[in-house]
Amino acid sequence: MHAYRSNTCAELTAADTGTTVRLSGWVHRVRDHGGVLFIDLRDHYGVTQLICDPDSPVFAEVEKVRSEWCIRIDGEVKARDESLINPKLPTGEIEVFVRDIEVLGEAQELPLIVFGDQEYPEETRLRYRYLDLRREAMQDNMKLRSDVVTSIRKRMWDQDFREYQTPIITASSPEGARDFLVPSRQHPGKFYALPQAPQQFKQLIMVSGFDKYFQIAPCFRDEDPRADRSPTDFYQLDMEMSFVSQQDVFDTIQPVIAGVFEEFGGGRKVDQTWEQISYKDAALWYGTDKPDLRNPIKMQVVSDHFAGSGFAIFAKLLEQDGTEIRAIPAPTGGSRKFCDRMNAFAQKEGLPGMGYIFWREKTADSVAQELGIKVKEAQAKLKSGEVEGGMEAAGPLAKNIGPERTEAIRQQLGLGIGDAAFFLGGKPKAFEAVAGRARAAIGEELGLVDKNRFAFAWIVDFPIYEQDEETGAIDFEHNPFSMPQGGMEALNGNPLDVLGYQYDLACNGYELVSGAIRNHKPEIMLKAFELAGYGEDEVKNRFGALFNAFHYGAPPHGGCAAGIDRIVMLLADQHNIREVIMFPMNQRAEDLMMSAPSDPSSDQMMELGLRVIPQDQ
RNA sequence: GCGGUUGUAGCUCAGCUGGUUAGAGUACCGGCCUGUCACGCCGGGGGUCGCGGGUUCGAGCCCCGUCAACCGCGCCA
Repeated sequence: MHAYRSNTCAELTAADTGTTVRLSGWVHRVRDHGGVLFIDLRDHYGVTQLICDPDSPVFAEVEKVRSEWCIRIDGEVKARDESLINPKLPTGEIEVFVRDIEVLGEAQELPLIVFGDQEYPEETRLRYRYLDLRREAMQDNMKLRSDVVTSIRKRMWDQDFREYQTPIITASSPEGARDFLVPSRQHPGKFYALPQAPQQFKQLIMVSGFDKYFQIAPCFRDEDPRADRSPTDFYQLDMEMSFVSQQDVFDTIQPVIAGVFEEFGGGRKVDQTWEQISYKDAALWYGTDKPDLRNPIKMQVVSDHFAGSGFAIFAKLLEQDGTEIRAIPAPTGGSRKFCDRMNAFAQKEGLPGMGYIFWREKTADSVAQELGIKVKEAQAKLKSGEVEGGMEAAGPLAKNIGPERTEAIRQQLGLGIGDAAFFLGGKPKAFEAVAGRARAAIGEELGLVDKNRFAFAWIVDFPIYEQDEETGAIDFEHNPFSMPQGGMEALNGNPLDVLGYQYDLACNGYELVSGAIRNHKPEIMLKAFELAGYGEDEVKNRFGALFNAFHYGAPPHGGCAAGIDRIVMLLADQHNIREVIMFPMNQRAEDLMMSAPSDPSSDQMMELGLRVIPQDQ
């Protein structure tokens, strides 16, 4: 017999009754009844109930085992009595009577319990990740991740893409995020960098004539983490193709992403047509370039209704250049309680507040106030029909701007009784992001978000450049590799008007994919950099490899990269990316289990020719 | 770097308006228990209430500072 097992803990059924088996696994749970004792034995595949009583020669030993000990047992498969079958277990028809036991690994008192779904602080979970990973939810997440990656590989392969590996130790690429640097021993004082993405390599692969490249590629960026952003490293489905337009890239990657979501989405609806929304519209409608389109709320410009109105704050604001008033419609949000809560939300987000109007059935209170009569009289007049009921607008804003403007706003937003609208004003750049968060909060609180759906949209037409508010300097808004729409001609106009063949895929409020048609023409590249204030030397210095390569017959090419961790996170219905990463760093980019980062030895430092500057004081 | 939340037993948490010996569940240790599958019952050990300072007759609770974790901002093609 095999040294450790004849079966897994998920295999045995009534058909195996009477056979002698050998199982290995972890003690999931012990139920000791004195004379008889039950152990749930768990492995990666499932759970099997063991039973032992004094008739067993090893009863005394079996009594000693505790949760999470790793053991091997030999025993006899016994059918359970009809009344004792556990329908929750695939192996619930049987149990194994233990006749021999070998303790493979004892366990100390546990810092977290594998059994059940008790929540633990992330610090504990990360420090004892090997225990945390034993838990069913984590086993499921990791299996899902592996299955997703395999499915992606197959889908790319089926479209004639091939996977090529690119270097991990490479040169610093000065665009984008901070690099992780790697000191060179052979060249003291010089450094390699870990790639933020295989960006330049994949473009060089296109110049090298490979036509269709993909890679499940690790990416390294030294940036502060978020719930949906892993510090230090993460994985992308990186792909690039030659002789394509933007639409070709969409048509290629959409079936891959949609297919994966259909395959692993657990029946949740997957959008079949993916709308293309310009960056500009996304900012206006949703306040973000990664909108959650499960939320039906679309913001609108309502400046006209406030210009010269009795609401002085907005009216005055609109006299300044570049200001706007925008409305967030909130269908079914028509109560003062809700509106006040959202106003408080805006204040928490750092705004002075969020004005609102809501529409309701006319109340006796407001009739009484309007006519200067008692509430009881007003009630009577409403009841008798002497005063007409119907809709009224409430909230401080409505009073300030008067009924006509209020009504015009209502009509523009298509709202009615029981609905509300919130208003934000200023320079769009200054309040757009908060407006977007308010939109999300409103949609969430009002239950407008369809949780059973994956909502996709391409965000297109990103501007190539942005202007620094303070210095007025023009710099790349996204990355410097994208082809400007309109080519060289466009670059001769106002740089801030230049859009790129540059796109993101938004899904349920996350940026899942980002890509572009690349700028493969050296002269356009030079011009593009010139506008951002970089000379020819700078281009050659920073992107020498690409710039040179483009002088030897570069094909037009483009592609994108999809966040593997985020895809798995969405499929696993998690809101924290660390739930789908085996050994993630914590919020401060520390590995609590491995104790990274750590002090180097003085020998290591000497060899590298490095000295640490003390950080104290 | 900044803001918010949290920090009490190995773990998850409770702890009122500042009041006498800081509790529960679980885990651990011991005892009992022959049909459980979150087994049950009895008993026990286990605490620098994150840390430091202050106010007070008295602080887990109030004040100041500090540390840590998480969430967000900045940052991030």
